[in-house]
Amino acid sequence: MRSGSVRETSSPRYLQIAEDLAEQIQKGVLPPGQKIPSESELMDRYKVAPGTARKAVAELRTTGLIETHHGRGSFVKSRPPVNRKSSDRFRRSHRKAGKAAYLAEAEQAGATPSVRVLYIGPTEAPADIAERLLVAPGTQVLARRRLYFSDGVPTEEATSYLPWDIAKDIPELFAENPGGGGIYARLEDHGHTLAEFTETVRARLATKPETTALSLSPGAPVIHLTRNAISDAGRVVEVCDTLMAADQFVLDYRIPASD
Amino acid sequence: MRSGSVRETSSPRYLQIAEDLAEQIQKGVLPPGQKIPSESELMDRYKVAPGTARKAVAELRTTGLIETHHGRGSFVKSRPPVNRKSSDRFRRSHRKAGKAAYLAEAEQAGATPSVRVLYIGPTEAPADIAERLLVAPGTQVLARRRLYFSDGVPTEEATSYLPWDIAKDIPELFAENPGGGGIYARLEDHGHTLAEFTETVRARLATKPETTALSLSPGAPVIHLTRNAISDAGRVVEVCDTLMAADQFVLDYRIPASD
DNA sequence: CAGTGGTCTAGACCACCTG
DNA sequence: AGGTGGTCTAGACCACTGC
Repeated sequence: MRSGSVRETSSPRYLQIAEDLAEQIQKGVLPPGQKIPSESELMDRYKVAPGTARKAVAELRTTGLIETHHGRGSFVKSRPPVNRKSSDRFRRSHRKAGKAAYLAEAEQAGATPSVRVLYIGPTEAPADIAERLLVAPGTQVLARRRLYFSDGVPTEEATSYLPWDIAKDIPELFAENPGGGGIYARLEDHGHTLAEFTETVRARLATKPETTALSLSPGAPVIHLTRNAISDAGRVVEVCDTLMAADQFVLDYRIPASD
Repeated sequence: MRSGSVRETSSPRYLQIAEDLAEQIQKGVLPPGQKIPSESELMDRYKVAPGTARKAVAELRTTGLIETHHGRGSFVKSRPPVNRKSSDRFRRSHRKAGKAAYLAEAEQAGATPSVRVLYIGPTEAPADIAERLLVAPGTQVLARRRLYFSDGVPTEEATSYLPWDIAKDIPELFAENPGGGGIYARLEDHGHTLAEFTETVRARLATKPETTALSLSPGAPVIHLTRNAISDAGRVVEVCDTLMAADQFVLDYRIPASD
């Protein structure tokens, strides 16, 4: 029937509705946790057919503004605190002060951080990690896999890989808590002075297992960060593979303009 | 009507259809670039209503297996070449050699790069940009908005913002092509020697307008990068806001471990 | 049980692309 | 002009949730 709608604006009706609701969320009219109008209510209010109301809600869902529960309704998502990962979190002065990077950063975001160690022990290096560590694929390395929480919700899964010949001499690396300054401080204690780090950043959608590990909604984006720690001898002494819920992190980098 | 369908499997019909097609793509029955059956053909083949066929296609699209072009059809995606953004693309020596960063990087990825200028001219600074430029929101600044293509497909939209008092004296900044070494070289020509850059990286799902601008499928992830260029006088002389298709970029950074 | 979202039907018209 | 996807209507029934 296409109705008698005047069609002043060229934008699709379902997007107009979505935008209208998004505005109410932005302005706080619909605060976090609040239930948004049901689909039938939207049909009445905007005088549209069921399918149109549904598409409006679906749009808000992919935008990440709401989450939907079958049989209950759709609810405004609460903004998670943003964790910043600044590039100077690896400054030696921080390590000497005994700071653990993730603790400081999470607290700065106003969240209560916690960690759970998932595994510490020998592993066969996956192909991409082996390549970075300059060892043959399948070589035994030390893996340290941790899950980080912010206010109790999992936000980040990180796995550190270290060459076995380096790790075997540093008993702290096998402990759940490697001590003040983290594993980088322990590496430096044992003569592996760090010269620089390289980080590789990718973003993509979470896989099925990743959505469960980080308790994400399907289709949620993640940031995949891989870091090499390089000693002054030029050796890659650690590779850290990190998966983050994209909506909870901002990465900051400083780049000198010098030649 | 719900028809006399037997409903042996509990999975929704539209997902069964999507999975069926996905399997054909995986097996190579539908090779990259191949047009998948039209929606009306799917209706006939699977005996479903239009809406159901549509949802099946939509599912494949969010999975990233196909891309859809209005009026033409849906096509199996081919894996795009990856563009790396390395942190030393801003080295002064590169500027002096007259290299444009995006050209060099795209070519390295084995792709043919191109640019389209969308707008160059005065703009009122958006709030977040104004904050970075240390000017009042709504202040007039120079905006340079470009769309970058890799092998003809849009991959990146970038907008540079420059304070008007700086830009007004540099006529090249108002030209589509600012000359060898880009706008950073022109800034240095005019006494604004660059000391460092800071980059902020976020990842999220594309909004509807962004999906059309970069011709992405809805639900596709994007990398949002904001860069401040800081002169040796300590002033932010440019802010560049970049939106990238996440599946086409890898960001590399070097971080010194020094104190 | 009533209310909610999830799936599906069977049409209609519009907007875009290609020949 | 004919085919394609994009939007929309107006219903139906199913599945999950909470009272």
